Amino acid sequence: MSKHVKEMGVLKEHLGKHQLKFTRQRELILDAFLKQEHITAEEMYHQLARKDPHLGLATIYRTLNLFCEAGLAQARHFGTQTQYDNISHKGHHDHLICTGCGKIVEFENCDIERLQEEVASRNGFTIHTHRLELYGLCSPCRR
Amino acid sequence: MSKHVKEMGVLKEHLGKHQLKFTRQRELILDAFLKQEHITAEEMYHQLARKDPHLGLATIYRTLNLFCEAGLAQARHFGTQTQYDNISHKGHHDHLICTGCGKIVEFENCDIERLQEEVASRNGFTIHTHRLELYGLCSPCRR
DNA sequence: TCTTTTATTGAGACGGTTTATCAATTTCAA
DNA sequence: TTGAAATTGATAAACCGTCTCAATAAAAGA
Ligand SMILES: [Mn+2]
Ligand SMILES: [Mn+2]
Ligand SMILES: [Zn+2]
Ligand SMILES: [Zn+2]
Repeated sequence: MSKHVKEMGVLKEHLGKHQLKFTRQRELILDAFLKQEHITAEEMYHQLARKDPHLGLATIYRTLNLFCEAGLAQARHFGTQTQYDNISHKGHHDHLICTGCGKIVEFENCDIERLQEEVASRNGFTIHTHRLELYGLCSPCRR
Repeated sequence: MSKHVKEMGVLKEHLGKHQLKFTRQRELILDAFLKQEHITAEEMYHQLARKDPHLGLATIYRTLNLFCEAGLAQARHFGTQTQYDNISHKGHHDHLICTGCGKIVEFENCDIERLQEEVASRNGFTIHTHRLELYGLCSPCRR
């Protein structure tokens, strides 16, 4: 009956490897997190206040950061607040962001990634991560 | 005898167009800024403390933001603090950042830029700005 | 030049976001 | 079931950058 069995497994494996514990809060937060594409800690805090009014904001932050370490989430800095990006069932991707309505479109482009590697190696670098964000207007916002 | 005549002209033109005034502080900060490739407000604050111990941090922030509006600088968010990028004598560019030693290498790649446009138009977007940062290790840091 | 208007400055208060602290509680392996 | 160790929630603190406001400086006008 429980949802997100696979991701819950990923989390438990990470917990096991690092002597961390599986708690009611971590389960609750993961369930809520996986229903979203991108979410901030505050948004999650308000959203979960109904299910558990005692859940603290610090716990949300700690847990979302834990998900990042476990490879389920990735922190992004589109605006003023950190957005936690659900990457559990998709690989790496980049973003198109509409400065009009705030819409975020995810994309992947191997050609760009390949050219990035080229630039890096030409400069003697080995890339670990990168960030590519395209800001502009979506077609509804353009008129 | 004064340096940075051309950039000082760009600043004065911007000031004129916006009913702003040319001050001793703005001249001092521009001179210092143009000697750098990337600098934070705090760094500039400490650096200028010798020349003018009364110069306030708020003035530095205000002035660097003014340079951005005048097209002399561009704000970047590599790490925790905002880096002001000197773009007075170069056009748009992106960055390679070494997570080992903090070295920053600037680059331009038209092929990547073209592919970005392609991705955008395929999604109905018109791009205004973008941010591309490659994080990794430079060759000295790799061993 | 002298006067008047208007923008700027510096000091510090303030605001928003995230992390640190710590006593009480919960987890989990033995 | 016990006890060591991790976690939690409340809140303080850190951090970075902006705002406020009275004093000052710049530039436009007479
Ligand atoms: Mn995403
Ligand atoms: Mn640069
Ligand atoms: Zn839009
Ligand atoms: Zn390096």
